[in-house]
Amino acid sequence: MPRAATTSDAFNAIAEPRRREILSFLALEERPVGDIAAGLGVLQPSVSKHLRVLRHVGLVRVRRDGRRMLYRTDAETLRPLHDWTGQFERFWRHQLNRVKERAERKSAPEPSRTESQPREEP
Amino acid sequence: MPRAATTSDAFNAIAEPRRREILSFLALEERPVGDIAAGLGVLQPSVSKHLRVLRHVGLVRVRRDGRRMLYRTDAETLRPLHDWTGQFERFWRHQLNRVKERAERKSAPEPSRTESQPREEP
DNA sequence: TTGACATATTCCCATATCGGCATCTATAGT
DNA sequence: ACTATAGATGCCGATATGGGAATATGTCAA
Repeated sequence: MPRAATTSDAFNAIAEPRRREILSFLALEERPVGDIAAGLGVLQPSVSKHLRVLRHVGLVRVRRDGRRMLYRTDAETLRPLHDWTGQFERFWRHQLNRVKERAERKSAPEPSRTESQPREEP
Repeated sequence: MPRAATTSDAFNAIAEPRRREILSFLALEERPVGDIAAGLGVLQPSVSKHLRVLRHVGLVRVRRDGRRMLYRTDAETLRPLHDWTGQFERFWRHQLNRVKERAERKSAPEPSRTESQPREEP
């Protein structure tokens, strides 16, 4: 089974950096595709494809204006992501303290090296 | 160019639902791999692979205890994601109001259908 | 109708992915 | 040394991806 589709949910959709840029670009006001391409320095077809994904998961809304398509970010869809990461807020608060303590103990004698850390890709 | 690697950053790492479950499971206390597999109903090799990804991007920390490996979530790494989505908080607040207004206008006369919505995969 | 402009779609391709299964490594206990 | 247990890694295969270039669709204007 391959990776879940980018269009499967907002988590997968925003995994792509370019799509995050687009969302920020469209947060303040609606803009036509051409402006996005020019503003971010991306080819137009690429922008259209990213917008297709974002639209599919509800992260942007479209409106037609003559021959232009005006896109804008639908921030509401980002709420669940914010909430999910927010679950861990109390934990990173605690961990910050631990890091502090660890740093303060830096001037201590010999740390007891009874437990080793596994190496990361040698 | 294919999709960015799951190990490229936290955004890509948490795109996988199973990995999100693992992070929640390891948020409160450190646990050995076997407990994770049993607790989430996933085969052990699959868990090990997910943990490898999570470790790579710094979302979990490991510690050896005899022949077991004790993993726990490093919530600090989720902070950037929370902050990024948080940028849009003021926008979804505004949009909630618009949705309200739109719902209230439901009982209005004929909406001027000068602009049509593009259809989503017919 | 014809032409110009804005956006969407299609085709091609190298690649990372996830699950399942088998196997390898490492530590513990006897 | 041998066995059991915990975990990591390797191999396989089907598939969606993103960029680039070309092309298609759609709308306005004269």
